[in-house]
Amino acid sequence: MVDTKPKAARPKKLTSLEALNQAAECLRTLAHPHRLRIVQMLLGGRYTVGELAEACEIPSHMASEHLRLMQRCGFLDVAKEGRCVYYTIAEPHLANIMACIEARFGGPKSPRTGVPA
Amino acid sequence: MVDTKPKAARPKKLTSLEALNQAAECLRTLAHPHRLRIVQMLLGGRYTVGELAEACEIPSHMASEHLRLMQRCGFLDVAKEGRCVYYTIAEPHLANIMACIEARFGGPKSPRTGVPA
DNA sequence: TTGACATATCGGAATGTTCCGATATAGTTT
DNA sequence: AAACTATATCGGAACATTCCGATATGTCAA
Repeated sequence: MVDTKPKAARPKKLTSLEALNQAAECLRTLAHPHRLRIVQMLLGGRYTVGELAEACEIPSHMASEHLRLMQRCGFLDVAKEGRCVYYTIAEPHLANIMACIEARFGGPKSPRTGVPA
Repeated sequence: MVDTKPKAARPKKLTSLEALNQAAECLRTLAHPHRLRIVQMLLGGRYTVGELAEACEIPSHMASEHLRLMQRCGFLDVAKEGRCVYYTIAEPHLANIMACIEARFGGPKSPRTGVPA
């Protein structure tokens, strides 16, 4: 009566494929160096499109596009003030994910060069 | 003498664009529902290509391709045994990132429907 | 050797992403 | 009003990704 195939000693609850699909979409949205930089900056405060564009060294209309993508994903909030538009973090889990990323890729040079063969 | 533009009260150290580039590449590799499922399973033990393919409901040659991608990224290790090939997690940070993802997308239905307006 | 199985690789079609220049909208100043 | 600034949108070229069928490789059993 025991399992014929005890392959998974811990049958850890798997996330539904549907949820993984959403997760993959969010990860794809995050998976761009300029967007990562933007998120990293916004985790430290609010910034305008122009400020983010300058920090990423890209034209502001490109920053605007990245920001729109992340907003549609629910990552960011928008607040218009005068002729400027301020973006802020809307999804609190971004702080956790960003912390994971910084733990792995934090330094100016990769902290784990020389992977054990 | 104070800053003329106190926009960033905490000038949190930003990750270099180079490192963000690597991070983005890794995130892109992770950003696929079947690959997320594979990582999730492998975090619970080792599995063969065929087992992973069956769990993802994809042909095994596709699973093989996903696995190769993740191996090239340094995520996975390989061990051949007889005519089977077992894959295992090689990058310990995957557990953290996966935990973040499960915290946000864990349930069978999205746990945060009804976002506050 | 032959046959069956597990895994890997190749070529190509369909689709998605990134980037750019040009242009549009909206607010501010003169 | 016109001129200027900050953002946003559109159309399209270049590039990357995903998926599939076909085929190749490697291993075991008879």
